[in-house]
Amino acid sequence: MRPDAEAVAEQVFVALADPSRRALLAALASGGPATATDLAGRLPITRQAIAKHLALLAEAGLVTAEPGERRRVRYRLRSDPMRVAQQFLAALARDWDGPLAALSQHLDDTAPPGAARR
Amino acid sequence: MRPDAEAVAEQVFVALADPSRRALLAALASGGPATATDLAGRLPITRQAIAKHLALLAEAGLVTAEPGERRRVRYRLRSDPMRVAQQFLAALARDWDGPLAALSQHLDDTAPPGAARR
DNA sequence: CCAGCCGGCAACTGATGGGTTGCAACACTA
DNA sequence: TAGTGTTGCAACCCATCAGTTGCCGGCTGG
Repeated sequence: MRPDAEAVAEQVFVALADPSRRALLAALASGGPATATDLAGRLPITRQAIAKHLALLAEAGLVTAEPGERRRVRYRLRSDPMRVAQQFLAALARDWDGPLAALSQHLDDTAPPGAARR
Repeated sequence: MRPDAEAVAEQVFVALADPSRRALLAALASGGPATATDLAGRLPITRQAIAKHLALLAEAGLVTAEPGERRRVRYRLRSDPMRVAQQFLAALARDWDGPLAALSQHLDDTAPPGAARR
């Protein structure tokens, strides 16, 4: 249930905008589910920084935290929000240079200077 | 020529992560090419703030600044980077829950607790 | 020629975020 | 029981960024 696909897309964009976070996701993708300490061994940042990123990613729904055996918490990738973001991107791009582009250029050509509101 | 699609995608993500920037793009999409002052009339922020956002968007290739007749600079949408970002997203998501997911779960299942090195 | 509008720097402030260190709590094991 | 390893929380720098105000230069029009 996503009443606001834009919100989901925004979180995905925010998440993917950071190189560390992308590296984190890449590590999870290539190495499978892992814990924060585990990931800290592969990335040049501390475990706490990773935990923060994981929290943000979990908030965005890109990863899920599943409690493991001992006390280790394992993080697994979730691709569902990615699809939402993809659709958002596609819809956006479609609007831009779709029929609107021609219309815009037409308006641009015919609109008198004073016609622009305000 | 994009030797690094990830860099383009990152800029797109950064650009789309900001609500003001999305509103800016939406205004451009619905109203056609416009100038910074024009856009300042439709958004609740000052012209200078808009100019900064436009500069960032231009840097990302999402808009192009074309000098108009008087001294007005018109900004037009460009959807090319969006496609790159889309492909980036698609490739990422494909890796996640592709064959790798099964492999990861397999490894996860068979690895004995003590087998974890260190 | 002067007034007005428009656009582009420049400087400043406030907030946000990435990253670090430190510490406390808990589980397992020798 | 002592020790080790792992997690979570909190406090704290530092950089960046969004947004503002102010000023100056250049067209345009009367």
